[in-house]
Amino acid sequence: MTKQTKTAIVPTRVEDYSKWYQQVIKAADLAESSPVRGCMVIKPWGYAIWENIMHAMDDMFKSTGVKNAYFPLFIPLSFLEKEAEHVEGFAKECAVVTHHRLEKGADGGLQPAGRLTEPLVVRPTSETIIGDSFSKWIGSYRDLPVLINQWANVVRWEMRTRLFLRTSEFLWQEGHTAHVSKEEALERTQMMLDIYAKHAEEYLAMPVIRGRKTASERFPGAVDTLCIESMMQDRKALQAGTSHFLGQNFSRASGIRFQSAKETEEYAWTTSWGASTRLIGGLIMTHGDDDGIILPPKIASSHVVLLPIIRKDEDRQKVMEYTQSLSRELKDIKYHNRMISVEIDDRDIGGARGWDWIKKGIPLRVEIGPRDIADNSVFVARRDKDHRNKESIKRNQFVGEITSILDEIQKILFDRALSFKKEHTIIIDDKKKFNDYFTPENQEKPEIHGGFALSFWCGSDECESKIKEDLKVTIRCIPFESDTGTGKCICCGKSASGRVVFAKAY
RNA sequence: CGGGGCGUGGCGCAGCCUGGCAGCGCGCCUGCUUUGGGAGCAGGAAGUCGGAGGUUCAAAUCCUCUCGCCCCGACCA
Repeated sequence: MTKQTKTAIVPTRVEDYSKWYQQVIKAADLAESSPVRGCMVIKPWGYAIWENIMHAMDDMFKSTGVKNAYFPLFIPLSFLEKEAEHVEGFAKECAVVTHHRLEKGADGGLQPAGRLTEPLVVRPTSETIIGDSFSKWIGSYRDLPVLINQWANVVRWEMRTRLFLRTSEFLWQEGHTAHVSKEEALERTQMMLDIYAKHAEEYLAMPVIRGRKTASERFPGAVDTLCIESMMQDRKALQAGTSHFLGQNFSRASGIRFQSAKETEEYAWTTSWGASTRLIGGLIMTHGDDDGIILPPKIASSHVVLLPIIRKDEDRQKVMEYTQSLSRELKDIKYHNRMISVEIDDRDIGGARGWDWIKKGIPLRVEIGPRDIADNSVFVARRDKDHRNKESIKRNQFVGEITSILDEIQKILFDRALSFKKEHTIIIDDKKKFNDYFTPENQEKPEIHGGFALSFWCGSDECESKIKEDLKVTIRCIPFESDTGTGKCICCGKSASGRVVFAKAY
């Protein structure tokens, strides 16, 4: 033990939050940047999280009647032009395919050839191409509702990218539904938001605030955008899912018409809703500590790592056999909608081995040495507790209790995140206090500060954008569970009803 | 895209100002000794310094261009 740093991750969250974020992703082996600008490689330990997120969400969607399908990556340029606001919103960040062939150029390199008559846009979102299908699928009110989801990649050519939080290409699901009535579409919009909230809280252990976006933050082309917002440990807000009520905007644009029971021709009412790999970024920043990430058991890449401790060569066989049989026994246990996932790490690298798994955030580490075997027990460490805090448990007791131990970790992570959010969510009615709350003491190198402010807002674009300009603070949402009292707008002082959530955001 | 910073083995960095054999810590590989908390000793592999061009006897170092990353803005899931 020549050199021992205090923490496994350098710098710590307090020292430099955004560096910490990059380091922790590297240390946990989740992802890395790629040769392609703004695009990332998601490594197995990170991708497994996404698989678990997908699995859980997919089940939830399907339980409400949604079916999966798949639509093209490429969208004809003319499709995207159909909805005015939509074009406006996405045009600047679209990747465009203009050629379909490569030829040897004069300099020996390859160059594009075969110009397309109509350029193809790499989907930034699929309302228009899916709308085209819907227009063909739907003829009568008896065809409705259509409830479709696709798991896909999309591309948005972002200026500034960060692993998981904002990459040029990202993975997500996008749901698209069409309904006979406005009420039904509104109900679906709310239903899917509630699913996101439930998924975030029950699986990601990430407490969220449900609410509605202001007009300026709305999805381009939507009538109403609902969202869930969660608080990261630097107290900034992360939008973790959105659900849009599109009214008849897109059905008009795409010609999604049906004949009603009253024999009239009507435009369908549509919705769309999405959640992305950004959730993994949220997960990292909600639970991670200065020793690495902490994975909530329900979506953890793996639940438990077995660490055989072999002191003498003659112990090896006995220890490995005990480890293998314990692994088999654990893998046979069902934990929520999957089986317990077990890793065995028998590398002979001393204590560094345990630290590797701490950094990777695995919920349980189990050391198995001759002493444990003699005692028919295991030595268990939990990622939600201090790394020195380990406990000897009888083997059969551990096997019997592992699911409840995991559930307990899941709950502790949620409770911890919830009290953090509560601690940094405050009611502010005084303008100076509001300014101070969102102004760091050290302007050069801002410390972690602020949080969520619940304040009154008069509803004007002017006040919203002034606050954004002055403090880089935006209205994250108009929460559903808002106090309905009246007060004075935090910006202009005019009377306002209902508090909104102000915060700095990712 | 505007302002600033940075690209040197897998990771973190020094060297650059003042050109002269490419270094350090961690990691990795081999052997021995160790082993309940990021092991010790010995040996070893791995980088032509983001890329291209230029200046020079000589370039990681100076100049030009370019690509990428990070931070701050504008934009956004």
